[in-house]
Amino acid sequence: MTIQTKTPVAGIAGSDDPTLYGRIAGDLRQEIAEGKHAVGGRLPTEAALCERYGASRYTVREALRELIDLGLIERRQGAGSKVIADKPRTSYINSMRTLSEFSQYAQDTFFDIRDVTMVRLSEEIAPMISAPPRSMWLRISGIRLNAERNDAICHTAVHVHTRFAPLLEDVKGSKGPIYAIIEERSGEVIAEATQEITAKPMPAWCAPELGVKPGSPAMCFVRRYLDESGGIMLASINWHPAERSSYVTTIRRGDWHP
Amino acid sequence: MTIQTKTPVAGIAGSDDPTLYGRIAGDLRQEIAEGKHAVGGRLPTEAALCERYGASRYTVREALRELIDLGLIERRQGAGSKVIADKPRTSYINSMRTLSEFSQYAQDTFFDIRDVTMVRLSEEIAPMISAPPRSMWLRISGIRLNAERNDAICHTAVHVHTRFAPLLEDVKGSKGPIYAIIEERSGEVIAEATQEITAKPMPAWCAPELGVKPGSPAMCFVRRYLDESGGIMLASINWHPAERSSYVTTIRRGDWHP
DNA sequence: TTTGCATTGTTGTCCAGACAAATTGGGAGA
DNA sequence: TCTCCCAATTTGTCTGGACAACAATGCAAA
Repeated sequence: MTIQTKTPVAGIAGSDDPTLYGRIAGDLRQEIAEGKHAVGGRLPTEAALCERYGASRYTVREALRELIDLGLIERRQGAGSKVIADKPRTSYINSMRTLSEFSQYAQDTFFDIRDVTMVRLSEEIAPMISAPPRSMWLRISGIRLNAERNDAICHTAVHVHTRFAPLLEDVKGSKGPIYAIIEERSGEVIAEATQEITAKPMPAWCAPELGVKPGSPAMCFVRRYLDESGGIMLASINWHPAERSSYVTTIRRGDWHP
Repeated sequence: MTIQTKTPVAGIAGSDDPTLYGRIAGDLRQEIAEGKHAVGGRLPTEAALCERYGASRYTVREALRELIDLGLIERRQGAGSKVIADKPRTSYINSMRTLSEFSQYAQDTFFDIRDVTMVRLSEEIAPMISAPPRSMWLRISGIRLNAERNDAICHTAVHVHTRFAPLLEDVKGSKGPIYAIIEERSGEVIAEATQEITAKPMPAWCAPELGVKPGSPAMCFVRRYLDESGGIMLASINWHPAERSSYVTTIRRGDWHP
């Protein structure tokens, strides 16, 4: 006869949990970690677990809820509990409340618009915003200034899909980021945004406006705002003198729930 | 007599929710958004809500659970429900399952360690990693190569807190990112990481190793890995030739799971 | 064979009640 | 006045039951 030594999986509250649903959840986590319930397979039904532990449905459901929050199982009415992972997700997240926290400069800055025109994309910038060359876009370009309006932060060229052009007739006098105006007036929602950062020498055509020498170190931020189907709603190209800017992101370990 | 037009707050499922707890949660979200329950204040007790809606405690608690998940309230046994925010926690999230997705180059690359020494931080790099000048750190420096080991990606200098130095005696022969080794061997967990990106001319002392000219455009990535109490566990300084690298981040509208 | 339907199993929603545990506030005693 | 303790309030845990909604399965009919 062999004595089975239970080696509890690290981080799983075992039989010391004061609550019954905590212990049930711990047991199930252990069983999933051990492979007793394979990923893709099914967990016992609520009724079966009720009988096994002599617990009420409430208690069992509370335990299963914990496994859902850990990302271990998925439940569908009528179907059952499917095991979708054998270890809890430890996700590192960088969450932001608003889109403007993505582009760090949106708050407390002023966009001095100097030009609004329909343009045909050159071979050079079309790939930057992932649009077909020679397609037409509304370009809104200018200089972003600090709140006191005495210092230039960057040169910005926003390219907006032509279907939004009628909404932006008065863009020069408006406040706030352009994507917000489009979201508000069109009712369309930005589903995804990407940002690409590259270091390049400052181009000659915008160096004077920023008061730096052409060829000096610079960072180019390209932000693309996409709709639900992945189409580009607008994209902005931003040139920052290097000595005035750095880009910081923070992520935190999330043991949480979404 | 004025007709009060109820303008539902965007994104809140209103009276069309088929479930009772969903409608209760919607009402409460609306009231919080409107400021009827101020941040820092208290929500009505479960008993009060039960009476107001003629619902059972189960139903009311289910509604309150939704507000907890949204990060709007906080509950403590015996105390009550405190309002801690007036809008849901995150609209846009950039989530990653692992830390290595943060530094995009960790996968499929090889870290060719060329030097491991205890160093005293200079006045120049101490502020880069937010450490006191002249403090002692273990510096592990070298070149990160692509998977085929025929092309240099960047120059990396990892500064590790001295308390981990004994764990890294054999670091030269080990695989995987250094923070992972430290997490595994020390048991300490990285709670937060920050990354700072700046554009600067390539320094002369690492230009030759990367095969580029000193002063050419470059990006400097500084990553800091912090423990629970905010102390720096390790920090890395990475110099990338600009023409070989760009940094991309994507965020999604996140109403739910990552 | 394929389509449609009914049956059965499973989870979702909801109720009423009970006791436990934590917090809070006020009153009695030092 | 200050401290300690008790009692009321409030949320946490748990039971038992009921019906609804959805999914899967097998059977019957086309």
